[in-house]
This record gives sequence, C-alpha cells and structure tokens, in this order.
Amino acid sequence: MKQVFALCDCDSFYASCEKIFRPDLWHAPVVVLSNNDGFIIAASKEAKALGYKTIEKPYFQLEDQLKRDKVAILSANFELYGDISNRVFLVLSRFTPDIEVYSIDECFLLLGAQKDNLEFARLLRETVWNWVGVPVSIGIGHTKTLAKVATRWAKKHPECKGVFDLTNHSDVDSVLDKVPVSDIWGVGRQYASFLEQNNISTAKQLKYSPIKWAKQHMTVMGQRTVEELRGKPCFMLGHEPSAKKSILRSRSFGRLVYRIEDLNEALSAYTERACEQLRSQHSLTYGIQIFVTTNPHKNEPQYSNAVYSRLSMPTANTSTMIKIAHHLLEKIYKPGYRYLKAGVILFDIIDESLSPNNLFKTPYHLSKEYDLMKTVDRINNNYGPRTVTMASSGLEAKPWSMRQSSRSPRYTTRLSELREVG
DNA sequence: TCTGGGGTCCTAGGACCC
DNA sequence: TCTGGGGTCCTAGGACCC
Repeated sequence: MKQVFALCDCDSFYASCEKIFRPDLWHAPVVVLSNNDGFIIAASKEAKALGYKTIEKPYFQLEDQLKRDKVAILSANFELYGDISNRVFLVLSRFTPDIEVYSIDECFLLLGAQKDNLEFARLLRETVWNWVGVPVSIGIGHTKTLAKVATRWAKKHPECKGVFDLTNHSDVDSVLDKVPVSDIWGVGRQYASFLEQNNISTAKQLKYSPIKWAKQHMTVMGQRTVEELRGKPCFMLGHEPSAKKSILRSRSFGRLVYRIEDLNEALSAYTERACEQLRSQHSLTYGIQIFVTTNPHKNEPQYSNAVYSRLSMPTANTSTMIKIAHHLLEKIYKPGYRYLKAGVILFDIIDESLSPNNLFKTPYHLSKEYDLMKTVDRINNNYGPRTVTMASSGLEAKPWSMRQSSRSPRYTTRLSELREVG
C-alpha cells in the first residue's frame, strides 16, 4: 500500500502567535520584523492582502507605508514562537506517533488507514485552532514533495478551507499544471531560472522531464524531486529530531562597532549560547569558527574574514571555547573598520557518548568542568536564561545591542511577563 | 539611522596513499 | 631518461530549506 504523507504548516506563523494574546489584532493586519527590525519576516493574511511580503525590502523603506495602512508592527519574539510551536506539535502528536518536526512552523505526518484523510486533516486543523489558537493548513500526498504542493494549494485556494488532498484527486496533473516550477520544494531561484530557460515552467513539466537530465543538472536532489512528483517517495519520515551537526550564533549589531573589546564581548555571548545548545543536545564539539564582517550596504572600506580552530579533544565547556574565540579574533581583527556583524560556528559535533578516551587528559565528560557546566545549565533552566553567565559576555545591554523597538511580552515563558486579565 | 538568523546536503577538485 | 592509476579523504563552495 502506498504511504500517505500530510504536511501541517502554520499560517503566517509568527504573526499568528502574536495574535493569540491580542484580541484587538484578531482581524487586523500584522507584520513581524526580524532582529534589528531589519525586514518583515511574517505578515498576517490581512497584511498580505495589503501587498506586504516577507524579506522583500528593508523595513525602513516600508515604515511610512505600514503606518499609513495602520498595520500593527511587532519586533520578533522568538522565545514566544518557540513555545507556541512546541504546543502545536504536542497537540498533533496526540493523533499519531508518526510525526516529524520539520521547522518551527511545519511538520510531516504519516497518515494511517483512516477512511477519509481529508476528514482527518480537518479534525487536526480544528483541534490545533481550538487548543492553541493558531491556524494551520494541511496538504496530503503520496510523497513529501506532493504534500508540500497540496499545502500550498490549500493556502492559495480559500474554498479548500485549509485542507487539500492530492492522493484522492481525479486529475493530479491538472493541479501540477497550475503550479509554477519555482513553487516546488527543492527548486530555488537558480534552478527555477535554469528550468525556465529550458522551457520547464510548471510542476507538471518537471514531473515529465527525464530523470537523468534532472540528475545531471540538479544533482541527485533534482532527481529525487522529479521522482517524488511522480509519486515515488525518496524522502522518508524522520522521527527523532536529529542533533545539529553545526551550531551558529550570530547577530548584526544595532550600531556599528570598531573596538576589539566590543567584538570580544559579542563573541563571548554568542559562544556561550552556542555551547548551551551544544550541551542541551548532549554533544561535544571539535571545531569552532568565528567570523566578522563590515556593512556591505555602506559605502566605506569593507572587510570580512573567518578563521577556525580544531581541538584535539572535544568539549562543551563554555569558558574553553570563549578563550579560543578570543584568540581567533586576534588573528583576524583589523582596526580601522566599522563592523556590522560577528558570529560563532561550532562544527565537527559528536554525541557525548562517543567522546574518546585519552591517557593523558581527562575527557570532558568525566571532568569537573562537566559538572560545573551541568550546574550552570540547571540554574538557568530553573531560574531563566542568563541567570548565571560568563562575565566576558557583558552584564548589561550595550549601545550596539540589537534593536527591538516593539517586542511583545514573552507571555508563556516568563512569569514576569504573564498576560494580566481583568 | 536603519538591510535577519538559523540550518542541510551534494559535488568537484586537490591531497595523499599505495 | 623514462614517469601509472586507482581509491579515499577532506574542504570549499554552491545549491537548497525555513
């Protein structure tokens, strides 16, 4: 029997999260801005109807228009979105264990032998709406790629009421014929323009192009996409959220920075957070890279550089990694430039249990540092992020800290920011 | 004044080894 | 003086995703 995949995708997720706690915005246009209030990263359906799109223009170019249109403008509140996301998936996982969380606002489900998949999808949708307050769209297909197509279709056609089933459709090709090739999962800007040059502009045309040709020009990923469009599953459902193979923490500064002391402080903070995540997934790292860059949009001297280091023994110790980060910065820092952004990447990550033994040095997972880090994590988990923090990460906000003109309260994750009723 | 922050996978080509 | 060939590993870069 053929497998049936469903993709459940939250509608305008960040904007929908903001609306949960703001009844006054339930029918209003809402946009959410990226860090530093740089771009629109989510637009509610009312905002989309006014023509606002995500990541199109910088916010400062749209600000006046947004205000004229009386659009509610909010800075990103990722702590809130992460928590709401968990709630959505928790609700869905009550219906089936075959669930793969794909991103903060999407998951794939494997549907079993229900009589009516569409009816089941409607039930999921209604339950998430009633229990969490987030609208979702659900598409169904015999492959993940087709489920993606179906979801997009459900969102684009209001008469679908948020659900669309391609497994039970009399004429799949007539649907694919109306889907632009650039809308297909796995076809980005480069491939879309390449395909169009080769007279392939719809999903249907890609479905019937030769597999070999697709592989030749779009690697095996392109081959798999074509096969998935034909109904042959190439991407299976992954159950466990897999441990990250690399962890990146970076921020643009709210104001340009030129002193090495400031860059060091920022790198400390990023390294600290990267190591926290590393430990939360029970991993150790062998590799760390740092990078700095000036503002490419400014007409002034430009410089960007990156450098990495490999450790002989893996670790997850924050202070060890911060020392290395500072050492690396000395190698690439050049005075005289105004820096926009810095970042830290941990790579060559392994599971804690695979930590090698060493005759001469106690491995991290058997050392006192390990216990210390565990204690720090426990305190921060119980009393809130950054209750205990490295002094080198800075204790207060700086002039160059991230700009967030209007972030909503973290209603669900900070006691002090609970919503008051009455 | 002001332009995001995360991730994954694949491939070509060089280094290195026998 | 002549000067092979195959396999594997590693890395940088490019494509994609949200």
